[in-house]
Amino acid sequence: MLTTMKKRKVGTAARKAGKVERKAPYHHGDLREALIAATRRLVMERGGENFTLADACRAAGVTTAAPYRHFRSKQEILEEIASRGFAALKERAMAVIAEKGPGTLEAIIAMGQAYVAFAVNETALFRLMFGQDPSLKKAAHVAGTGQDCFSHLIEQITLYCQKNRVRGDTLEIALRLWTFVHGAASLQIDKDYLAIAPQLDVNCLIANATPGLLAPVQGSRKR
Amino acid sequence: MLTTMKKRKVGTAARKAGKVERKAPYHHGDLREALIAATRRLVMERGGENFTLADACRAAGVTTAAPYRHFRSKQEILEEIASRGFAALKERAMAVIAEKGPGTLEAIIAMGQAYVAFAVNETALFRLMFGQDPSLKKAAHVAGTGQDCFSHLIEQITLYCQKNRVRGDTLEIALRLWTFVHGAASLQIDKDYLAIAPQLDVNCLIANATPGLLAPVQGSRKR
DNA sequence: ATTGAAAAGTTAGCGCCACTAACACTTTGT
DNA sequence: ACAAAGTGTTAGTGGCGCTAACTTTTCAAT
Repeated sequence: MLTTMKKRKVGTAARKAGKVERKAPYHHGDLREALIAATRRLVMERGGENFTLADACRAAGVTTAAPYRHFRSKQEILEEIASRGFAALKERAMAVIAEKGPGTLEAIIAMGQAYVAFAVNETALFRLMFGQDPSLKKAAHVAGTGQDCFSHLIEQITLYCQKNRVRGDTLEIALRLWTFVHGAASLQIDKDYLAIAPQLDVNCLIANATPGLLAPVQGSRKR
Repeated sequence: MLTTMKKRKVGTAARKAGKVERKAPYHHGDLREALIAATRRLVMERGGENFTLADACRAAGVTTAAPYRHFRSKQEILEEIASRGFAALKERAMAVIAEKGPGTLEAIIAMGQAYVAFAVNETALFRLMFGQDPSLKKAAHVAGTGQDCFSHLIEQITLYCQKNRVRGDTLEIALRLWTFVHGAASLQIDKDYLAIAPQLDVNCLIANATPGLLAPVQGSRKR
């Protein structure tokens, strides 16, 4: 869709259409967003490793020098996408919670399943968010959205613990659950390659394990 | 150590020393191993993303064309390292099991902690093994060692379940535990960037959560 | 020992990529 | 209307992965 449009001389037209927020588009319309969209698509298709900025430029119909008016480096585009990924993950998790009713066991389980579903459906994005490159996460922007995302997840679990009077350190229990869910997501997207118990359904795994994870902490010694 | 030695004219000497297995070294001594060692070191230092084959060549004291006598591509070197990583992970886990006594709860907990310790101590390697690039894991060699590693982990947990008469699907319980431990490892190496509950000790987290994860499966519906 | 084949290095070069500098066109604010 | 700022282009640099062709070293058979 975005890639089909050839150089628009618009700018003003787009502005009057009322869809403009950041400053104003000049030549291209909004090259910044177009590049992000193209990058996102390419990362989905070919993985974050094999993505080249030059390809995104071709998809957006500009030369390879153009992106540097909007991003400092190739990495900065990936950071933006990872950051939006965390935001999207948070939104989905929160939507599930709202649907099932905050503070219920169903909501907690469904949130975990949504987390895994996110990893499965948007694997390349999930890998970008939790993948190799630490410098990507070090970026203040990404770290901020990531922390925001996780603090909301943790918050929902602690809410459940309080409402249902689960004994023990609620933060530890919340972290336990999230740890388990994150592990399930990580292994799920690798199970094809590593041939991990393909006959077992992740959603059942999560649903069955969650009660045990909500058990009170015995020792609970911190650090 | 390996990098300090300049072109050895040896070959025959090395063979007589009785340390030769694969065919025989010719010019360099054993460029294949030297490149693997250099790559491993560079990946540890700079991460798998930023590693360049050219750097490994410089470290080994050969030109950038030399590696292609031993590897088909840059990727193939990384595959070898990932594969050895899985083997090392398995060995460490098995060593811990043997030390604590197979089939005991202590051994299971210690194995999980060793798993996380591996991820923390050899983060770049762990990231390479479970990182972004799926094509790396697709390689038969890597997938094989990976599967072997995990089947041993799972086996130890099922052994515990049988010895201690844990009710329920032992495979599911084993998978639960491994899922949790893998999640803990993954989050642990990202906690610095994402500021995840830094006050909580992972070893305690694992030790506290393990009993709850060994609870019997209720529904246990597969797929 | 000689010698031919195979192994394992070299040089030179291709195409691609990330990124930069200098320049040109467009839009905006005054 | 005009200067300034924004946003694109062309041209070029250096590095990388990889290949082809050549040279040197080692091995193995006579």
